[in-house]
Amino acid sequence: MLNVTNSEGVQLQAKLFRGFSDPARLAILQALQNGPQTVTDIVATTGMSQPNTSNHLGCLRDCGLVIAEQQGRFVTYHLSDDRVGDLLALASSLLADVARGVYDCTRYTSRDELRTKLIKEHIND
Amino acid sequence: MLNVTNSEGVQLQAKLFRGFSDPARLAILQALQNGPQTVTDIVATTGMSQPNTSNHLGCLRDCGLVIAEQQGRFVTYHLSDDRVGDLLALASSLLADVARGVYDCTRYTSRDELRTKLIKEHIND
DNA sequence: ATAATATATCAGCGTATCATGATATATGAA
DNA sequence: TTCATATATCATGATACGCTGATATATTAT
Repeated sequence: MLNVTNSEGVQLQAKLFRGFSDPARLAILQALQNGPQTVTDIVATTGMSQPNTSNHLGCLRDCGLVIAEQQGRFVTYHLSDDRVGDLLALASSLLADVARGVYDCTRYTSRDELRTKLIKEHIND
Repeated sequence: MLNVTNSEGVQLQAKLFRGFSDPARLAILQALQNGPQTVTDIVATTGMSQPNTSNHLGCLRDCGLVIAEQQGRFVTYHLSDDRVGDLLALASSLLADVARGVYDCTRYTSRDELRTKLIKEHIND
């Protein structure tokens, strides 16, 4: 692949968005919008396993979306910047108007369309 | 996985962000910020293969981020909403302040860190 | 020092994602 | 109709991702 896709800016931006592109990480980010939380708190509020939570927090931390602070034997996480919340809010606003289309967004290639259909049918139950 | 991560809103939002989370799709979205373009145009400006471009356009279309309009035997694509551009701009703004951290955001699990290091070293060349 | 708790890391497995090259479909031109 | 062009889809392979269960590390309490 030898194209504009390799430009550094686009790569970085894609990585930034990847921080937001997983339900588990979004759940964490949303939880942190209510204020700082320890890993234990986040495990409790999200219901995810501890290693999984820790991994996603590591990803978010390395993305620069959250900041970790050790306090005693706990580690407290908080959003790194108000714009993280702004991005979430803007996405919600956009989503409100394009929600129907996003039901189909599971697919990358066409082989995913069956799964998408199944999901849609299931949602309609 | 039986947790908050399964809530419908979070899933949809994750799918929306996945539209932005790939360099190829970001390149397409940025190209479309200059106005509508046909697939042929996009293939030319991004340098991506035609099938790959088409696949990514399909993803963006199903995400609701772009809209396709058939004109003759061409299909012209345009951004579906101003907020798509707003999200890109907001991300750029955020990125400008956390760029250093995002260099590390390749990782999900720790096994990716070697790759990340290699990328970083390569960037520093 | 030992034990207990909080967090991070590891190994692995199943699946999704993205790229490619070949092919199908569809629209317009000769 | 036949051909050329524009776009979409298919088959496949390589890699990335996310989850789990086990383990390592680090900090506090006894």
